[in-house]
Parts: sequence; C-alpha cells; structure tokens
Amino acid sequence: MVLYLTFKKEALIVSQEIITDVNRVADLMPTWMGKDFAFDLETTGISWVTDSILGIALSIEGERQYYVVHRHNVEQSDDTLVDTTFIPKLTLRHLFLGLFSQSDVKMIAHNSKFDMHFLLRELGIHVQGMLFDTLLASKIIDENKENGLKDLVELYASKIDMDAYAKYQDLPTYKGYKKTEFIGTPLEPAADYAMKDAEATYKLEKFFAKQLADKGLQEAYYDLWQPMIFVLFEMETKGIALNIKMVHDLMEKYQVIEQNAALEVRKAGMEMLLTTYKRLEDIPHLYWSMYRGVMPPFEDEHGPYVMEDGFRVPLMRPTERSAYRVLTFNPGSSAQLNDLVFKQTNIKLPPLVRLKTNKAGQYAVDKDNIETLLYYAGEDRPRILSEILTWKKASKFISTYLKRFIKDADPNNFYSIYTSFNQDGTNTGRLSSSGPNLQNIPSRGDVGQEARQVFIARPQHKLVVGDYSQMELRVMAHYSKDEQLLAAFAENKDLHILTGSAFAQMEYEDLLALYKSGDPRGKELRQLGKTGNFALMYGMGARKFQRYLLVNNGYEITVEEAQQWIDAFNAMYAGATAWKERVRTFILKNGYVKTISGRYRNLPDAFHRERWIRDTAVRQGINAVIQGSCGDIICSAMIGLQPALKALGGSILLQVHDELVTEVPEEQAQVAVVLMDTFMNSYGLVNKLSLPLVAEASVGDSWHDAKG
DNA sequence: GAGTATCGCGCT
DNA sequence: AAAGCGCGATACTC
Repeated sequence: MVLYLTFKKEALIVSQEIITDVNRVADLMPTWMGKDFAFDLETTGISWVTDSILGIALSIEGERQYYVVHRHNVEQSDDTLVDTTFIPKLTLRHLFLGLFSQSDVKMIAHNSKFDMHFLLRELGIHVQGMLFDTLLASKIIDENKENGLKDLVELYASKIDMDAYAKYQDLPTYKGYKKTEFIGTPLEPAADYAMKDAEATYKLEKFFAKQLADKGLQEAYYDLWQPMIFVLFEMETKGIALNIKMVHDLMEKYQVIEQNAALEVRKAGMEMLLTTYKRLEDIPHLYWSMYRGVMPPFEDEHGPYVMEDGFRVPLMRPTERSAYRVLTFNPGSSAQLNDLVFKQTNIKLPPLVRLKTNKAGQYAVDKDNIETLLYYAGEDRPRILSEILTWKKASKFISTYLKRFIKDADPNNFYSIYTSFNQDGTNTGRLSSSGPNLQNIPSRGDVGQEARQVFIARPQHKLVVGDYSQMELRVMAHYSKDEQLLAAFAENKDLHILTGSAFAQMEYEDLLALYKSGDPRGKELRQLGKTGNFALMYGMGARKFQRYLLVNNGYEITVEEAQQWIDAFNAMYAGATAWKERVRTFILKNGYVKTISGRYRNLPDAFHRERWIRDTAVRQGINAVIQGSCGDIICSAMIGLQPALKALGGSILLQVHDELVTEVPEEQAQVAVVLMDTFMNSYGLVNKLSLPLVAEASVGDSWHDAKG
C-alpha cells in the first residue's frame, strides 16, 4: 500500500507519503541522507519503559513528509481490525541506523529524549550528532508559554507557514479504543497527524534557532540544555538498582503498622459518628459505602449489621428496595478525618496560634495541624491523633513508594527502576523527575533511612554520592556580595550557628562554644538558625515564619517576635537584604531576571495592579535567580562528569537538585570521588562564582550508606 | 468508567 | 502571601 498525497498550500508544495513497503524506504533513503530532517515516533503510549513503536514520521527539510509504518490496525472486509506488522523492527534498524548516525546534519525532534529511548530499546539505534529539541528551545525562549507541539503551531502559525491542525484527541478512533491510543486511529488520519507533527517540528527549529540567537540564549541552549539531553538519556536508560528483598520486608512491616493504626482510627471514627448522630439516617452520605459482604446480613433489634474486627458495624438501606450500605470511616478521607479531629477533640489553643485552613475554609487535617494539636493537648492528649499520624506516614510510604517499587522494578536489570528527568518540568530551570519521581524519596527519620537503604549499587559496584553543601546560600553570597556570608564561607563558619546567634542576640563565638559544650540550648539555637536560613532566604512573612517555627521547632513566639527575628536576620545579612531590594526594583521595572547561564525567568505579574501579586512575582524572581543558577551549575557539572565516569565504566544515576548519585565499578570508587570533586567544584559554570562551592563525595553500597 | 479538582505529603 | 516539584487517594462530575 503506497499512498501519495500532494496539495498546494499558497505557493508551497506540501507532500506526504505513507510507506508500508520496505523497498520504498530503501529507495528513498539515499535521498534522505545528508539533509537536515525532523523525526517523530508514534508509539502505543507515553511510557518509554513499557510502550512500543508504531511508526516513524519524517520531515525532510520541511518539504517532504513520510510516515514509515511499523505496525497498525488494518480494517478487514468484515469490519474487524487486525493489528498488522508492516516493516519489522530488524528491518527498520538496518534502514535507519545510517540516517541517525550522521554527524553533519541536524536532527530535530520535539521532546527528543522520549523518541531516543524507543530508537535505542527497540531498534538498537543510538542517536548521536546534531540534535535539536524544539520542546527545550521553546521552554528556554519563554518558560511561561505552553510548549506542546500543537500549542506552538497555533502560537507561531504565521512564523512557520503552517496552519493549526487537528489535535490528537480530535482524531477519529475505532470502536473500543481510547482517545489516547494511536493504534486506535485509522491509518490515514493517524499518519497525516504524525507527518504534520514532523513538518511542524522541522519548521519550528528554523524559527527557534533565530529566536535563541536574537535573545542571547545560544550559550544556555547549545552549551547547557542540549548537551544535557544526552546526559539525562544515559541516566534514565541505566536505571537504579533496588534491594527488592528489603522492599518486600518493608512492605510487610509497614502494612502491619498501617492496619493496626487504621483499625484504631476506624473505631474512633465510628464511635464519633454513633455518638454525634442519634439516628443512623442523620449520618451524612459521605460515611455510607456500598455493602459488599454476605447476603443477607445479620439483623438484630437495632437493624442490620456486620461484624468487622470484632465490632458491630451498622448497615442501612436508604429505601426498602435499594442496596445495603455500610457505615465506613476512612482515615484517607480528609473530610471524614476533619470531623473526627475537630469535632471529637476539644483542645484549647493559645490565641496566637492559628491552625492552617484549606481552600474550603476548613481546618486542614494535615500533619502540621495535628502535631500542633498534640503539642497543646497537655496531659490527656487524645491517642487517636498520634494513631492518625502513624497511619498517614505508613500509608504514604506504602502507596507512593513501596508499591510503586514492587510494580516497576525490572527483574532483568537487578530490579532497577527507571525515572524520567524532565528539563521542562520547572519554570526556574531545575530538573524534575517523574514516573516515578525519584527526587522526593524520603530522607529523614527512620522511614528516610529505610527508603534510601533500598537503593543499592549493582554487584561489584559502589554508589558514589556527591552533595553540595549550602549551595543556595553560597550562590546568594555570590550575587549579593554580602560581607557576613562571604566571610562566613571564607572562614568556614557554621551558617546555622551564625543565624541562630542573630536570633538569640549572641555573639557567634559564644553560641558556637555553647553548641560545642553540648548544652541543649546551643543545639536548639542552631536548629532554630537552620530553620531561619531555610525560611527567610526568599522572604517568608512573619505569620508564616511564626507557624513554621512552631511546627518545625516547637517554638512558640508571637507574630511580633517573629517579625523581630526576621528584622535581626535582615540586619545580620544586610548585604543580602540590599541585594534583594535591588532585584525587587529591577523586576518591577523590567519584569524578568536572568540566571547564571543567561536563562530568563519572565515575570509578567511584576506589572499586575494588585500589590500582593506583584510581591509574589518579586519573590519568585529572587528565588529564580538563586534556584535557577544552582540548577544551571549542577547541570554544567554533570555534562563534564558524565563522560569522565563513563570512561571508568560508571555512570550518573540520579540528580536531586544539589546532589548527584553515581555508580562505578568498586575498584574505581576512589577515582570517582576525585572526579566528582573536580567536576562539581571546578568545572564549567561554577567557575563563574566569586566564591568556591563545596561538594563532597562519599562511597557506599546503598544511597543511605553513601550519605552517612 | 474516565476525567478533574482538592487535599495532603514526600523532596531540595 | 518563601520558592520549586510529582503523585496518590478521595470526592465529585460527566
């Protein structure tokens, strides 16, 4: 089946061809070589780990488009569909290996890393050479714009000489297929869509390349973001190994904890309902769920019921004919928990302490509020509050982490899990991680220790973990030239003690001595300083700071006192305070800031008529300079580090904003430590700073060990 | 049943 | 009225 479509669009000839025949590809291939092209893979879904290729769309110089079909549904005469393979994978590999190995042509794609995964995993083709990614370019040109391909075509239609075309969701689908399944769309519209994507991608590159030059973003794009694609691609492909036995053990342990806590909470919840409401009919609909037990249920003089964990749980029927419903208290429901926590317990809080409220105006039933209640409950603190906290912690650990690990671990690669590191996930230029997110693995407390012990080096390997210390404060010192900060870093002072001394109106040396003497007050003040550094760097307000100290440090002060502490902080770091003022003025005048790589953070809200929206924009801008520059710096280090580690037989596995987790053959561990030191502390963008950064690397068999 | 909004919580 | 994320569960809508 060969289909030619050629039509005129203004003066431009657009040609499309669906190719299902091996020989046709072989004939055309020589005409494709040596020319810039855009490519776009169509796949069964959006997971590069589990989904597979359906076809390859190409745009040769934006003029001729092809859709090379690997697999698609074919309609039979009896209207049934047959999933048909046209050009087999092995053939595709032979046909396309040369094309993707060219070093002298531009290969353009939208979110190229995604396509590269399929090309490698399914066709064994390692994309090398001059890659241009229109998603990244769009993001770097304007981080506030939508950067989906269709959004961009709509946005820039006139610039790239293309009309908007049907969105994916608007394509026709065969019966029984979801809108998200490419194979569920008839071949012609599907291929047309794919080829337009490729064509648009090709044309966008021309426009974006010029934009990058015009806006002075070439360095940021070509030297930082584009090379990062290859670094991240290798990290993602490698994955990180799990101690799967330990995951299962933890699962068992925490399931017991969760179940025990759930039972207590459910009991307390039921009791609350039955005492609050005299009649079952008055208990809100929220608490009645479908009864799925044996029929008919028990019945006594109070009505139908069921026994659960040795307790009588009532059933009811809204009408005589409707199904039984069973009274349920679900600790995972914030609405239900709210009733239990705030109607049942009667804890008096000091007037200066305010609980957090949610959007609906209700008191939130989150960890912070419950801890605050517990703190003020005095002697007879309701045991149920701590049970709720126990349940929350255990269920979070199980559902978000343990379950996911068991589901995703790859038995063919030492039970590794694969994540995606996204370069377009943030507006500041940090990376984000998804599917699963490996940047929010617990790190504190028992759960943190257990969670990170699960991440291990493969056999005969070691994990080498490098960590910048005080990265954001150091970058702040660079930008602000704050004397206190610069001196403190130069003299290797303890920043938390320094800030703590400002709060306590003490001399640095005195607090240091107190801390070193082991006096609990020294420790407490250092902890306070630590909280302060974290909270105040970007200008947390007095209210929030007060709450924050209460929750984090159990420190009870008035809003006025909180304000005094903030003033003390701002006075101590006067240079930083002045710098923030200068940035504020700049943002309100210009509506943007730049990071150390020259990347922009645009803040249109700086011109908003409402004061607090402008203030938010200013805080975001100050944050973006610091956070974004940190992001740039660690990426720059990774670009140097990655090939160096590779030469040792190692690789970078994870990046967690100021931390790199790497893996090397065990005999190379000490060499890797030196490499990490070299690249994190003195390679690339870090050299632009007026003070050194300090990153230290250490070796271990697990993520936890290597940091301990 | 699928999709969406909200809440809540893990990380730096 | 710190910033920046991703994700899971529930409640609700279509």
